[in-house]
Amino acid sequence: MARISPAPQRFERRVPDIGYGVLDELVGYALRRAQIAIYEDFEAALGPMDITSQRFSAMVVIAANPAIAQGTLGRVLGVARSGVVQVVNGLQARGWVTREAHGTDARAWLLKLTAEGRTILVKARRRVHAHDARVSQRLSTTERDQLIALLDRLGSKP
Amino acid sequence: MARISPAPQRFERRVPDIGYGVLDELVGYALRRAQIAIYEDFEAALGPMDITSQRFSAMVVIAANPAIAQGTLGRVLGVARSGVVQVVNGLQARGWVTREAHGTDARAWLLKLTAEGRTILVKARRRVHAHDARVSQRLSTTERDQLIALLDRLGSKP
DNA sequence: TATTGTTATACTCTATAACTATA
DNA sequence: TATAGTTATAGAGTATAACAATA
Repeated sequence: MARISPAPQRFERRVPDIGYGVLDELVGYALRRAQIAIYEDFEAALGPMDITSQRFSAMVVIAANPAIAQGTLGRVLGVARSGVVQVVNGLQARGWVTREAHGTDARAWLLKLTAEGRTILVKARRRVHAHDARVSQRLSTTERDQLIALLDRLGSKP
Repeated sequence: MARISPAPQRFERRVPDIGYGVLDELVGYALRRAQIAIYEDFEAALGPMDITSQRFSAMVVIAANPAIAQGTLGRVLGVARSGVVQVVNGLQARGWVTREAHGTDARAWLLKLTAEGRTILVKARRRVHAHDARVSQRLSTTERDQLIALLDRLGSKP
């Protein structure tokens, strides 16, 4: 498997001799710190493939739900309809996704991966797995699963 | 304490009958989902005070490190110098932060909270604590601390 | 009337690079 | 030469609103 160089780390988790006040006690800020670190590594690993995290998740969702409509994809990704157009345009311009006519609803497009899109996704998925293992390398498998489970329970809606 | 209404939730964590493929197994995506939910709630709670998460963290850091220089603040927040200027301009325009002359280095500014800034920060901190408790309400105290500890260990640098 | 996708537009966030004034 | 801050500018990303076609 290709060796992907780790992120160049522009962001210092803790600047020496600086007090972080209440930030150190907040889940939200711990999340932000982690997210910056993860995003940097993702970008370093997938950027050379011209894949952003949003493009990746869009392709994964399309692959897992062939012939998904744009509106649904937007709901899944949490992006407005107009934003989905941009994302899909980008994927289509790269030849990774096609818009096909919906059989019964002439307003809607159905999204599918092209053969090239599937090939790229396989490669990207490998890199993303390596990336995910890298950013959670200081966690045991149990801790990693625990972390995901805890994150899934965050949110203000009980 | 004022009752802050919870976030309006535009983002659905799971859309019914939709497969999420590999996304469900990734720390990075769990983080993203959680982050969207948390950000929405933060915005709903602090937005009325004209405080963004970045303004909040900047003020906390300035409060915890009076007479901090802009460059240092940028390193702490993980923002480029030019970005710090924008943030500080916004805080200064609201009368919450002042730029004072550095005694020995005429190039640098020292940042301090104004009296009004300190008052606002006290109020904001209360709301942020309520917000943080709200988004982690489905976690026990132990789980919450555990989550923060796990998040702090994420990152590609061993 | 409501919905799907599109366009136009704008706003936020952030970065790079060039600039100034110091050091 | 290097550094602190500023400005200009541009590029993502995202949202709202108006619109066309269709339901």
